[in-house]
Amino acid sequence: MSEPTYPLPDVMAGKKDKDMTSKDACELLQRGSLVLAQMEGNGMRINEDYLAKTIRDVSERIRRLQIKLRGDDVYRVWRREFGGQANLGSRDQLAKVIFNTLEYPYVGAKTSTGRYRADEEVLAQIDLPFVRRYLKVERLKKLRSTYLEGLKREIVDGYIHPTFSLHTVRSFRSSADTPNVQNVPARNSDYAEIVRRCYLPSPGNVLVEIDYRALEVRISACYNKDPALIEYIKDPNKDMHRDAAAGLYMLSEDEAANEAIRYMGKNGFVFPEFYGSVYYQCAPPLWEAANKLSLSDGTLLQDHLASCGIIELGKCDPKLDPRTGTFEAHVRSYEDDFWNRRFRVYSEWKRRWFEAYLKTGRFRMLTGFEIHGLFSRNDALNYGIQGSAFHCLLWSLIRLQDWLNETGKKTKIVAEIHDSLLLDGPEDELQEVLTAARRIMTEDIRKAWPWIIVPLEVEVEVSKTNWFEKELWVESGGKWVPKD
DNA sequence: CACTGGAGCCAC
DNA sequence: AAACGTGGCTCCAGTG
Repeated sequence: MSEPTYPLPDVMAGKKDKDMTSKDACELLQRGSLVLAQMEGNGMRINEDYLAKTIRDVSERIRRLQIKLRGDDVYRVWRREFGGQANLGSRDQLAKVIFNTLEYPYVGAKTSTGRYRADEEVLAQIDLPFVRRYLKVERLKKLRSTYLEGLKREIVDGYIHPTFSLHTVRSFRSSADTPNVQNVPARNSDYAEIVRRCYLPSPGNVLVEIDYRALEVRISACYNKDPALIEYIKDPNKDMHRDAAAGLYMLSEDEAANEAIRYMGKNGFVFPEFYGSVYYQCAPPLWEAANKLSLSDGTLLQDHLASCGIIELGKCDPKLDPRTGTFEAHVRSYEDDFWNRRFRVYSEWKRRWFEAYLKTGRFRMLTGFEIHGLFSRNDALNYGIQGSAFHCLLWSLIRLQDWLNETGKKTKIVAEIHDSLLLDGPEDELQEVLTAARRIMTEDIRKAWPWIIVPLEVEVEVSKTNWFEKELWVESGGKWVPKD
């Protein structure tokens, strides 16, 4: 079936001298909608036999664990308290049993509605086999209901057809539903493997995922034009997450390059700070992690910090000034250095951007979206970056679909996850498709949108089997090959 | 019985 | 002043 060709709106052709406008934004959404609709029609192939077997296995595990739970003394107490109302699925009831009846100490704040928090973090502190088993069951139930049953429910002739929307998100990102394929467990979950094995390429095809590398950071640099940030982006030897970890934990660059330690620099400080978090919120998780992470010689990070004179976290109360010598005080001083010295241009941009928003009640994204309304400071600073980053992906989807149509390829775009796209296509088209996709995503887009003042990079993964078992591919001497 | 909001947890 | 940005899905608990 041949696809209709649409006239090329301004937004796709590029803006030379003038800024992008709302008209460009509208055209992007219109063209984007057509591509997303086509994606929905394409759908993603699902391994129904494996899915059915997995649901059976997980159900059996849940059943056995629940039998043990019902035989536990704690559940007898539970039954005594709640009688016929007793419900193993109620965390609220569990919390009352533990903290009221069994009188385990509850530390920290309650929820906004005055209930005990009963999440994994709180329950993990309770040293009872019943609670450990309870958490296991809850995780398995989430796995089964959301990711397995929720997937099965949407299968039609071996394919799911998730909906992608452009009208639901405040920052003008996209969203996905029925099922939401934008939150399928990935790296940080032990059931990424179980779920992702359900997603297949079509018969004879391969599955390809192409990610923009650090897209939001790059787009943020297009707004704030901070030379230090741009340098971090351009120089492959520089690494701001490693540097943050080094500063926060008082380590050398080499020590901070350790994967788990660098991870805390990135997800415990740099990203939260970029989203508007502050030192007294960052400090506690960083301190907790320091009690688990060790240097290569086996020294615990907290012991290392102690040897540098830091032996306690501090109160982390925004109303109190951190006491000298606490970890909290150290994180504050690193934060001060981070924003007022290292990224002072970024910092200055935030001040000016928010001031302009307060004056006018509006701001305009680099992609032309004119946004007005009542926003918090963090919202006003984040929406433009988050939205425009996604618009780069949307632009690329449109261009790639055009190219696939023009060249008569069989490869189909089947999903999009904010800064990445998923293809399902024959292996013999792979070389040409990867080359075109990378050109579109990193070169063509910069010609159309010259406001992108930093290089863009993509990461390519290919799988002949399923969405879990994918290999990193790189281009080498004009040919795409698996890395190593 | 339908609906709603909270809480929790998955993603980027 | 605000206090980590954006979503979707599931279950529970409460309401009318």
